[in-house]
Amino acid sequence: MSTVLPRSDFLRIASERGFVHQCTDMAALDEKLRAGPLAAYVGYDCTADSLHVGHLISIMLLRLWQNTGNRPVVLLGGGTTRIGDPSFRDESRPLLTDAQIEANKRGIRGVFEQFLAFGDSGPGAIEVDNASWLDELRYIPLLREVGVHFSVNRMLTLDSVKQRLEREHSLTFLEFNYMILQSYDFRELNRRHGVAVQMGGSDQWGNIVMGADLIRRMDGAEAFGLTVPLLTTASGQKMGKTASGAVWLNADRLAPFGYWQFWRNTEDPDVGKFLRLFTDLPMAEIARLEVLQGAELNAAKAVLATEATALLHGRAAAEEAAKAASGDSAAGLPVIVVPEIADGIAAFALVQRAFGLASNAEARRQIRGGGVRLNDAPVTDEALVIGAASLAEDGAARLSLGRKRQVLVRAA
RNA sequence: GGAGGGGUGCCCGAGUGGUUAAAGGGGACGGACUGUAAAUCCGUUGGCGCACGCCUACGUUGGUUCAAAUCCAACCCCCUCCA
Repeated sequence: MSTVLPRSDFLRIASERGFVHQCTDMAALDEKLRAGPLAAYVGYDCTADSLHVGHLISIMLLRLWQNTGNRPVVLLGGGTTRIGDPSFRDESRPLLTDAQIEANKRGIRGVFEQFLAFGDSGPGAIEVDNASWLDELRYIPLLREVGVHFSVNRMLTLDSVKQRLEREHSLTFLEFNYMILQSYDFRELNRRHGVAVQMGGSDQWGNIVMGADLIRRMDGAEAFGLTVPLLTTASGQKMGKTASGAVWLNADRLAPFGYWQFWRNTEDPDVGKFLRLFTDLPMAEIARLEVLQGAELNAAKAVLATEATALLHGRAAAEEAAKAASGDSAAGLPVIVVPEIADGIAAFALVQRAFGLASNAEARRQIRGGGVRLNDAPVTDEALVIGAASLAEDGAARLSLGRKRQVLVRAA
């Protein structure tokens, strides 16, 4: 939008690395940032027990925010998850129980420690849960204090709900309140922690703008919104799907090897973009990598995979995954223990177990389709009994499904 | 509350008594080709130790029938319009 280049470290780097989609007032925010450190927050609802790559771009933005001297605030939506954000969704989210939400919250919080430095002083990151204030709200006071600042006319025009209405799907009053509570969060964080900026995905634009407005109306304070682009792959797919579903950030949902593979399989035109967003590599280095042509670009993908994996799972795990992928070592492959292999187990049953397939039938299909290899030899007979003879001296057999999924199976 | 429309497999959507595990499309997965990319082409896409057979499935429950996603009843849910 603006032809004037930002002069604050944060906005300058965020812009050149491709993080900025929309900003409520780029010039004013730039000015503020140059005057001194600020606090910004991103909210994450506890809808699953792990975040996934779709969340990663905002986490990387918080990281950049901190690295440029500002304080990141991680908001876990223990309260708002009980509502369910309707933005750009056709149907209501399933209502989660409080116990599920609590469990999800526990699963999610760990990942931030990989990317941010927590602490009370200076730019130290802090974590808050909006349940701590939302739970205490009383209805009539809330309506009188906050509700008066919202125009239903305006809320109905937001893109985030328009499609739902136009397609004649039900939008419940429960869900319609989501944006009010998110706005309230922003105001609350502004009061409690001086948070002046809310960042988030582009789908959050409407909710964020409403919050900034609320702060201005209620407290006369200045607040900013900044959104990151919604990432799609070059071929137009929503990013973050892989062979076995979402690309989870928690290792118990997706092992480092699988995470590495996800990045390794980046489409050619996306390599530069992803290097800028998801690694800390200097721009000059990225410029060198992204111009590689044809098969040489694979080297850049390997760098992307290793760097991105190192940020999440640590350098050692990333190196192991890289080695496993190149075939140099099996150390980085996920290990699955299948005791029955000692006595012999049918190929389809082994495949089902090793890759967590939905059914034996699916495993059979994969074998029939020629997608399964055992120690690099194709498995063609779905009923083939696989036993101890297939295990190498180290007691493991290498089982592959397609080109991208590999595990080591052991008897114990 | 009233009137009308609708609920089909991961999604969209056809199907108004048997030949329907349910057309078609999308997505997904596998294969071929490649560079572990894209594009293209081919295959698969309910379960069961699975050629046979059995079981489960078209909002829910019950009924009619030799036979139901298809007919009937009640109920649940969604949409539109009207007070």
